[in-house]
Amino acid sequence: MDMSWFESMEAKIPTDGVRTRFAPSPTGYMHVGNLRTALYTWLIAKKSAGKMILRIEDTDQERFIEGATEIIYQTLKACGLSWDEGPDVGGPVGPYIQTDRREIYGQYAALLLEKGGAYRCFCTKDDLGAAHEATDGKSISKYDGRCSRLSPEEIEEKLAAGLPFVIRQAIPRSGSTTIQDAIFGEITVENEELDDNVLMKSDGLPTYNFANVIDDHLMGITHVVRGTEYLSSAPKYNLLYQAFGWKVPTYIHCSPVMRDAQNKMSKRHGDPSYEDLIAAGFLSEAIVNYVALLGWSPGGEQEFFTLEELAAVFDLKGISKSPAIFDPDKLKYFNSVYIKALSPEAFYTLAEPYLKSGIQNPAIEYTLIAPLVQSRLDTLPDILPLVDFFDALPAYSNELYLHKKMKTNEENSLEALQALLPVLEGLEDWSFEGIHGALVALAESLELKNGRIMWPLRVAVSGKAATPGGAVELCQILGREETLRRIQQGIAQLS
RNA sequence: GGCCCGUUGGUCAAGUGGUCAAGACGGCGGCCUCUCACGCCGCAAACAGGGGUUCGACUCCCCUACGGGUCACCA
Repeated sequence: MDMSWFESMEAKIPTDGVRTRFAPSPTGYMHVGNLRTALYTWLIAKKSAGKMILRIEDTDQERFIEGATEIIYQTLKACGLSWDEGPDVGGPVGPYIQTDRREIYGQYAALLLEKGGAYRCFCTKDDLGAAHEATDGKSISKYDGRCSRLSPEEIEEKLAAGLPFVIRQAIPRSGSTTIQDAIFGEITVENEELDDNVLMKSDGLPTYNFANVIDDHLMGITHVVRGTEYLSSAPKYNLLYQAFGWKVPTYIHCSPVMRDAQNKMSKRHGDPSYEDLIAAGFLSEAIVNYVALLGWSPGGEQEFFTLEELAAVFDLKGISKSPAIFDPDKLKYFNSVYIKALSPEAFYTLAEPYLKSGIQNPAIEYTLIAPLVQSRLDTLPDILPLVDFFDALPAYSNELYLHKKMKTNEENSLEALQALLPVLEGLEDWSFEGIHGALVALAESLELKNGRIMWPLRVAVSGKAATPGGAVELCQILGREETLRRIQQGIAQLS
């Protein structure tokens, strides 16, 4: 066999520093768990001034989804997770899309066949039923390796007959294999527990089991971050590395993100993907910050981090072994903190579309409302129910005028409204200061506490028990005409 | 079921043989305030169970229970 091809491949492998990789399948959306994997991958690279590689694992033709790769790019960019090499930006060890690498897998499969680390399997689907030996008298089975015992002549014959075949990994029949994981430590399994997995499918494309090893090696990956669903296959990957004589990368297997104690987060169960969360009004920064803390702890008491801060403090030791349940409440809290931290201008930009859709009345100044709602939101759409009364006074019960602490009731509220109406009617300066000054002066002249005036006014003008902003702000925003109209309606309703 | 892994308050979690077992979310209570919210203060709430080892176990070992992962020509 001509080895020059391999030698040139091997010669290209970068050997300088840390190289991590995020290798998603193009499914059309980003799981929260995927996002966390991408984040950790990025953080590890960033922390050690290494490189992050983006590789698209699209070897499952049946699951191919148009445009899915774009979503991966967009999501990563929106989260600030930049990559140094990938399908779009290229790099020294491309291509970075697995279906563009089929030649490579074929060559390496041939090499492995030659080394005795793999064998052709001609079993059909029907054969497989019989070829799976029951390991425990139950329906659990393992391929019995019958095709590994085919003689060279038999193989030639089947090949000549044009029979389709797959290539399976030849697992040693005895001994044990030990893997080293950065967070789970050393794990040893008996080789007889391992199945002779399919490495190359009959369509000529590799399975994940083969492609990940070839690609990680050829791309010079030093740290492999992935979910624990690959933990039990890792020994087989080690055997593959061993068969090729390659160095095994550092494994970092992360436990899944759960929706509850027994189920992983999943689209199927209606759990939100990253895209869903954005659509629901969550901020990218808040999601990333929260997700970073799902299954990882910085150790100290700080829990709000920028990406750069995360990169500085990130440490594999903080990754926990057990699954973490995604808590929507805590995400909301993180989001509310991020919203509150926004500059008034930045917040207004985000809030404007919601204010516009919630308030049709063109006379209303959105810019006056935004500061009133900024501290009261978990997510952006929460603005809507907060501001609907600006558009039209809702029908309300007179019971709203009754407030124990303010010492108001329907009677004295009516009196208050009747007293303040002429004051506002004659008011020149319809500013916050002007309105506030006039009302406070009125309360003082009547020897009443401010609340006796303010509460009835707020109710009359909003029809609500709770509003963003106080009575004065509401009057200011509604404008003189609408304010007076609503007060008159309140008086009528109480009379 | 076999194999692998895990188990600190409802949730995220700190903890690495000697602590009154952090902190955060959520819950509850209070303060502030022209409402509500924000903010601030406080309260309740946990080492799955049983055996060892040890002067001493959340920390080490074993068993049980519970949970997760895996057992595809999916990744």
